[in-house]
Amino acid sequence: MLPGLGFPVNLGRVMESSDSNRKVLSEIDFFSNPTSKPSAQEIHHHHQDVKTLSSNISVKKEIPQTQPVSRCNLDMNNGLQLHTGNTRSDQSTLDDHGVSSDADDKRAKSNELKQLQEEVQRMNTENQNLKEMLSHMSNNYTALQLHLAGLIQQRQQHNQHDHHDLQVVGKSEEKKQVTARQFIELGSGDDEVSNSSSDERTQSASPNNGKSESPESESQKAYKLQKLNPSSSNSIIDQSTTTATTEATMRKARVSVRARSEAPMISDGCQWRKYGQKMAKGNPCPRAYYRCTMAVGCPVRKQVQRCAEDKTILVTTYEGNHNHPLPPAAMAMASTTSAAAGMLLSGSMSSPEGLMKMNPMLARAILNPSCSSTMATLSASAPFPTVTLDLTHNVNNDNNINNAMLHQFQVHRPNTTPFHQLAQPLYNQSKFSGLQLSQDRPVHQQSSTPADNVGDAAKAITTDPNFTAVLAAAISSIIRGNNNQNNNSASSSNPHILNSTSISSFSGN
DNA sequence: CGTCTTTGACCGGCGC
DNA sequence: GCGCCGGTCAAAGACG
Repeated sequence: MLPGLGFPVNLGRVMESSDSNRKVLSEIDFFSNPTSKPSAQEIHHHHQDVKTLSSNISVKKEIPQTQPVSRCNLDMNNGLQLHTGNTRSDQSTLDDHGVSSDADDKRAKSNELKQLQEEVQRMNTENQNLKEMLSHMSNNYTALQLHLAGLIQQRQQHNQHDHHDLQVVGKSEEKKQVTARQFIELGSGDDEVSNSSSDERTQSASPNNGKSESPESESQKAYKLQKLNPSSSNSIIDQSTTTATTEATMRKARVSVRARSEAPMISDGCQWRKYGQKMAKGNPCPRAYYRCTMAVGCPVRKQVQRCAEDKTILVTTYEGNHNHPLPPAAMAMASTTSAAAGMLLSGSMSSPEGLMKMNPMLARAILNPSCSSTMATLSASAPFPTVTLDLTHNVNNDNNINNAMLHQFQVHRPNTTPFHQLAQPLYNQSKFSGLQLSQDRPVHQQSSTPADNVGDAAKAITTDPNFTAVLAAAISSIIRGNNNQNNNSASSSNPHILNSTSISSFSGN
């Protein structure tokens, strides 16, 4: 049973060992401590066990040169101590009988040596496998814990609003239908963090996913079917009920990037097709609508519009999850939003202890008042959760990464959106991306074009460990805002700002 | 000829 | 119910 997850984890490869020597491996219990997940230290000890074992193995001959040289083999060569029973037995045979043919002796020892070598090799391989497995499981552990936290919060929220839901059954039914449609539209996102849930959703909502002539038209048909005959889609609705609100928000969650650019559109590593343009109220500049064309039916959209106040600023807003592999250039923002989402979910734990359990490093960053109090801006102005990256500040002032491109990291949160609902959509939309990386130049040494700045910013964001601190600070601010919402909702002169601090010291590499 | 852009029409949500 | 607004659709045109 994986601690904190509530379900068993198959460790078959470890436990299946039947060999006596491999018993050492099977005795290693990564999860003996129910309150902690397997640590690198434990696997290191495991490795040490194998090394110790190998050093205790007796050998009198050199390992043949043709033998693949592994670390374990080298260790074995260095440990020339006669400890094993078999060898001792051979020795006594020599003593007893005095004369024994050299050939037999050599053959016996050669066989023994081979066996031992194989054994050590096998254990070394198994050790490697275990390490890989541990790494994999650690990743899964983190992802699942994040997912679980979201579900728990969601459940709590659901319980709290049960009575309210009963009063608005009619309306919620409509929303469920919309949610089911959203499931279909979202398609089969390759969400590495929440594979299980997204797969489940995909399967339940769209069993023929990918086989239609056009996924989008298929989703529209499904939606129309639901409208005509709501009962026909009950199964879909029932299965999606627990995540209904979350999914609805997920569709709306966005990441917005502000950058100075003369070009009509920033290069972000994806292919886009314009499908509309509108004049938006309050802005003389038209808003252009694009959809991702890197894969058929990819639901990702983006809006591009110049800022009304400063027309040199291009505001690009992304929405949705890519349903296809992303090019490396586009992975940058995926990582960024994934980090943000993960920490937002961590924030959903809302207590320092919970946060520390979820991710100690980020928790420390979040709980560190020296950074959290100066980096986050929290706004409730957006109608849906929006993470805004403001890359418009002058890059020439100094070499500091934060001054170069990430002067502000804002998290907009609608008043009415429960925190876990904010977290989940961002978490799920972490796949979409993104900004193109400029891989070949140091971020902090150039005076680049605004469009380049965006790519560089993405790179800096994803490579700079301090970015986690910035995100953590923002989330920390949200948490506090969430906790104190009743107290300070009117504290700002700006009616939209709940709890505003500014990012002033994001120390880059 | 295929792909992409343009642009008016259409639709749904929301506030009054 | 009506109008406004944001978002999307799809026919027509442009382009390579």
